[in-house]
Amino acid sequence: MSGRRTIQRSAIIEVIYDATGPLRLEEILELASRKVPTLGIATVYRHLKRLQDAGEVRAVELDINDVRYEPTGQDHHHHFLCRACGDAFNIHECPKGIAKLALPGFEVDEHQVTLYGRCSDCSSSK
Amino acid sequence: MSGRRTIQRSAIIEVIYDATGPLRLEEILELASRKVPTLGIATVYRHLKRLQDAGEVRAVELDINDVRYEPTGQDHHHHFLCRACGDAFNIHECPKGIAKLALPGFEVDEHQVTLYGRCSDCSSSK
DNA sequence: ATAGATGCAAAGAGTTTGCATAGGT
DNA sequence: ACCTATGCAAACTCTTTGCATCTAT
Repeated sequence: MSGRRTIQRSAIIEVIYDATGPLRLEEILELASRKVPTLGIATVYRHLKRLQDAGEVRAVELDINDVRYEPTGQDHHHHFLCRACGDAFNIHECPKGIAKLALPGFEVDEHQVTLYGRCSDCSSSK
Repeated sequence: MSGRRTIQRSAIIEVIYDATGPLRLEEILELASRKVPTLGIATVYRHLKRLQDAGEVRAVELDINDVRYEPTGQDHHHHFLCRACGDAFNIHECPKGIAKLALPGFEVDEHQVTLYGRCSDCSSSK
């Protein structure tokens, strides 16, 4: 999982790790471009793929056509997607006993919970 | 908002309504093609879009690059995705008080729960 | 000095659209 | 008869890949 320490790679990784929730590819490109203006989109695609293959980053899809990337290594968490501003937030609580919802005979080894609505900023400024 | 009653339209609608869980576009094309062999993929795309715009069908994405379509009008439910065979199943139970997981100030008006694992067929035939 | 990383542009894959024709009303 | 729906192929969009160059080691 080495790879060379290029400024592009560092910029992309920093952006993903500094985020408070999962980011879209365009957001990663936009934010990392501030640090490395020549950054090309193919490089972002390539690093996201490498980071996923290395198990350091995971893709989550909170809505249709809305793939976002977040570091693995975070505590178990879920997501809130604001339908007004489009931002995604991490939720650190988890409903208990959720695996018991499965039908008999079904083995559950993972689950995902996503809440949709308006974030605090958007709900206060209607 | 009706539209003409063509055999293509009927076939597509039947396939979606007869399914026990949300279907992928290719599955809809494949199943509806048995009834209408000349069916073109563009027609499936067009009907899915129309049905969604009319609020009769909804798209759900249970995993990355895995858009599936299901009728609205079903009771509130969630999904189980089998990682072995790729089939999606509806879950009719729902964890209570899930909206309370949101941070203070966040308004929740919808939620989605997805379980991942092995369905009963796949877990018994390991 | 060498081999991996980058950026560009071309190639793929998936989805949408334009258009002539078929078919529902 | 009219006018929408269909199927094909072209156009788009998003993602991946090839290649010459650059750069970290």
